[in-house]
Amino acid sequence: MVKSVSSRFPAPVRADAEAYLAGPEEETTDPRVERLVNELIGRVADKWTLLVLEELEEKGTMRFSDIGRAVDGISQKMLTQTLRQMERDGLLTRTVHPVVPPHVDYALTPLGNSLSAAFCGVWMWAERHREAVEAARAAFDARA
Amino acid sequence: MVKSVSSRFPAPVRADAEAYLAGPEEETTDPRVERLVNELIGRVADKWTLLVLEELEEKGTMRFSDIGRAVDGISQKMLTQTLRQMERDGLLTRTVHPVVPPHVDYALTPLGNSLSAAFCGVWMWAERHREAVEAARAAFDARA
DNA sequence: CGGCATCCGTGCAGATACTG
DNA sequence: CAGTATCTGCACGGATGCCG
Repeated sequence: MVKSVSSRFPAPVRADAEAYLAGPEEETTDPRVERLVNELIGRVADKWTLLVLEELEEKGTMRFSDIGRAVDGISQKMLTQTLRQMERDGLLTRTVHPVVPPHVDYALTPLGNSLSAAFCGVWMWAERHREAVEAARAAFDARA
Repeated sequence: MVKSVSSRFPAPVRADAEAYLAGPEEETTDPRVERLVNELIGRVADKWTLLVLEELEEKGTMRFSDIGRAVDGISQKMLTQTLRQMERDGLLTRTVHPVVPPHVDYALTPLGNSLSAAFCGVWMWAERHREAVEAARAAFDARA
């Protein structure tokens, strides 16, 4: 997701440069853990992932095309990709019923449910402050 | 951010097709509001936005290049872009001190702080379940 | 110092077609 | 139905150079 081998900002005073060699369990400041957490957030805060997550949370179990119809604007390709990633991350289970025509069910795991719960605050924020953000945008655009 | 004019999934049974004409304040199901909220989440759940948000939350006020140094891997271009968007959305204030060399301070607004708080649950989730996700990935990859 | 303008590569995502 | 495979483009993001 991130290259970060590139010419980023100079870091002349990297005080915690080798701090991770000393403290083995300083969770919040260990740069390696921080990077992993950042990466995980970036992965999981993906737009389609969020929408699929919410849809499954409220509907329980859904078929492939049900999700595709419920999530506005997603393509089959992105849906497949998103579902695979989420399955890989342990967020949902994929159950194939060997019948014709094929029938595949998706459902959240407890881990997926917990993530959904964690995002609850963000959804509430978005709903509560939607108008404030729109107003801020209008004001900003008016100045420019 | 989303085209969505494209050939998405067919929606043969769109029961709530004109529901938004009837109920004026059915917040949770109004498709227009839902779209706006989704768009807002997509905007705000951006990777760089999240990282800048966290950095400003913990440091208070920061200068342009301070943020650039604190956020690992971000380029000047992306930083400028992210900061502009956040300013436009009312998440932070940009204060230019007219001295030479230029001095520009960035700080979160109350709205920005509230967003940061809303994401708190997600950060905690990521820290708490990081290992579970890694284990799930390993298991998934082993099967394939 | 804190940008903005420009060029440019590539990776993501859409469209389309095909299959078990 | 639930995918895979392939082609394509274009937008995102990196690198560089210049300016107030």
